[in-house]
Amino acid sequence: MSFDERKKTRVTLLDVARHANVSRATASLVLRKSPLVGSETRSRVEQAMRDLGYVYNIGAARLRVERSQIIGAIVPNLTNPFFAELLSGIEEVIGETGKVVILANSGDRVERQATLLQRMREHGVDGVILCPAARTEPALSEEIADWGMPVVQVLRHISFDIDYVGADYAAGMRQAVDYLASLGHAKIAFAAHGSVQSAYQERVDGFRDAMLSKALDPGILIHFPTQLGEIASATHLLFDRATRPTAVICFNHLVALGLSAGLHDCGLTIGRDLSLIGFDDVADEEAIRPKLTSVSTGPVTIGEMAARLLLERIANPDLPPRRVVNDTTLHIRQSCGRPM
Amino acid sequence: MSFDERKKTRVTLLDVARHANVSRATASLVLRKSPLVGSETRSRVEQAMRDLGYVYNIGAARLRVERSQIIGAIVPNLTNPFFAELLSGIEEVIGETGKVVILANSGDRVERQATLLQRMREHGVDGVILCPAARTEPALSEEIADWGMPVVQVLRHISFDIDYVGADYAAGMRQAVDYLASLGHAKIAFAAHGSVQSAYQERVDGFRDAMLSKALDPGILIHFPTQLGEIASATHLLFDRATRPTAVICFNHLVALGLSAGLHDCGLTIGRDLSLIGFDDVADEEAIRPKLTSVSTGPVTIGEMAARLLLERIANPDLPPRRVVNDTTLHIRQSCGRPM
DNA sequence: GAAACATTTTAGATCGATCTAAGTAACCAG
DNA sequence: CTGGTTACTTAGATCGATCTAAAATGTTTC
Repeated sequence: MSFDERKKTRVTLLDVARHANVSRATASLVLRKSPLVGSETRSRVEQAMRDLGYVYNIGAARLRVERSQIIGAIVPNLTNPFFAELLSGIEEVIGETGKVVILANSGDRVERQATLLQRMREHGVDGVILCPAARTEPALSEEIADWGMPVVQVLRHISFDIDYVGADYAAGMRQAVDYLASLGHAKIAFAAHGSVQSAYQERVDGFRDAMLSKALDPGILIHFPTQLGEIASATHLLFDRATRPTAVICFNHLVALGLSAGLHDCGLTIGRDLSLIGFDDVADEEAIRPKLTSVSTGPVTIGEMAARLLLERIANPDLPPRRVVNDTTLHIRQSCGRPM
Repeated sequence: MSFDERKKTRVTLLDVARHANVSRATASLVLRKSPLVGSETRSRVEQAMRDLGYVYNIGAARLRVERSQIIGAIVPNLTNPFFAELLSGIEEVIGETGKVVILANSGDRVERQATLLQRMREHGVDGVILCPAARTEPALSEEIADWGMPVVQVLRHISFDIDYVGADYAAGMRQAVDYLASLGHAKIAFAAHGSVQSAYQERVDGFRDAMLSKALDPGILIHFPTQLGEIASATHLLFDRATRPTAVICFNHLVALGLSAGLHDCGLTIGRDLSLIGFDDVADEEAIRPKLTSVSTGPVTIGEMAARLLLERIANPDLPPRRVVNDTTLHIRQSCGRPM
């Protein structure tokens, strides 16, 4: 394995074959661990690979065989720890199978999402895990079907024709509302945030249904700004209404963090002056004091499940579309008390 | 563009060429926007591409041309928001150039990192942004040189022969120590955490040097557990020593979050009973109360700079190795006061 | 010793683009 | 009308693997 040998041009399977005195075809069989080749030949070829510092060229192989070993993942926002945990679950499962994940950030914008999907098609990905940008047209699902590209939707969905993995947001809302109601709360606000998409809608609807089923007023819905810093300073929005809520359910962990800080700034004690329930329960919420009672949706698990579903879909493209809805759990900590 | 036409086999450049009555070569020229082809021909070919729903096959092109348009990124931990922000910066810059990022998580383990590097070589990445796992052998840099693979180290470094982008941890420590000293603190602890690697060492050394240059005792170094939840409950470690610190500088934002919660649990008021300075300053720190005074290292910026450096390195492999060290800034908020 | 069979090995076509070197057509100057 | 130029266009080799169909080799059976 002289310097020149490796530097001049890439070591190819043909080089290996020559070095081991076999044909390119045989070397290829060794590479793919075929039982056809004799054990003596096999070890000779393997030795040659080591001697020459051979590196398998997946790209070349893919040209022949329809499998790129690449999976795409498109999320609307990378800096949101919730999506980071999701990705971590995806990468974990995909990585175990020897495949590789292409990461892309749509910025929650439909045009950028279209560009990214196109780019992934050009790279010949085996499939894509997509958290659709807000305001994605349902027609996208037909395009995807036309392309014949295996896709799994996560967290948000635009179509029932495509596999979907998410959490049972409605059940989560019910858990939160029931718990607050059991403490005696009647004036419960929902602190929303972000763009309108299916997950948003499901949470809002879930909140309304849960409130109605307890015969409570579901009308206190307040929309907070996007940036974490701005949420805290917009806390007063909670108190600008005729009916002042005694408890607040947050849309996600960002709102929970923001309000937790904002309420502190207002001089209010969470759990006494106002009860607060978070949603999503990412790791950082551990650090909030008082500890936040929160509905956990398990982003890492959802990522893992989405990855597994995609692998199954790739293996068997003719399966009917499936929906996997992860259970939510209410973690009761310290941020809720009886109304004053 | 009948259903069959697209479904049966992939539409290839040859199909496009035939449909537009030109040769494959001409179609290829159109694809690459060569000025050689006549405008009438060009638009005919472009129309044909649209008619047939042609998708460029980067994989096939790569076989001929030495450019995969794929960049690798290897980080030790995806769920840490610090790395998520780093990735976001990387993806942003790489994405703008039309390239794509392969994401991988080494789990801070050397063997896994080796597997991932190998996998990326097989995928023919144009280059890799690597945050080396703890205890990576410096010899890895020679292997990388042998491979001829463009690599940029981020945040941590194992060799001076490879480009590096990081933050000026030592200066950050100096800013923190100087500030605390100016408030009158003398007994300042350093709350460390995580695996030992270059960034760890630089922070610890930076702390020591800064303390010594103020003629203060640099010996109060306390190591905290890895998990966020465990950090809070290990807060007492701060007070187990003969000399009780009046201020604490945290290794990173995780320690800052953990201690912030832990001190609250101990019934101590941050900024009055004990001063706390964070490090890294990721977005979530906005939500801590009292607001955390913190040294910002700018992970998004570092990611962007690393991506740009890698692109330059790819364009010009013979450049001498470079080191880019981002300035840190001390954001003074509310978590520090005069010692009691 | 030939036929039948199992076990290995291989030549050559193939995937879908790019690149080289050569070809064609149109135009202009002399 | 010839030779030179410019402006396009193209045939065919090539990148590095896989796959098919066939060949070579070894083994057993009658």
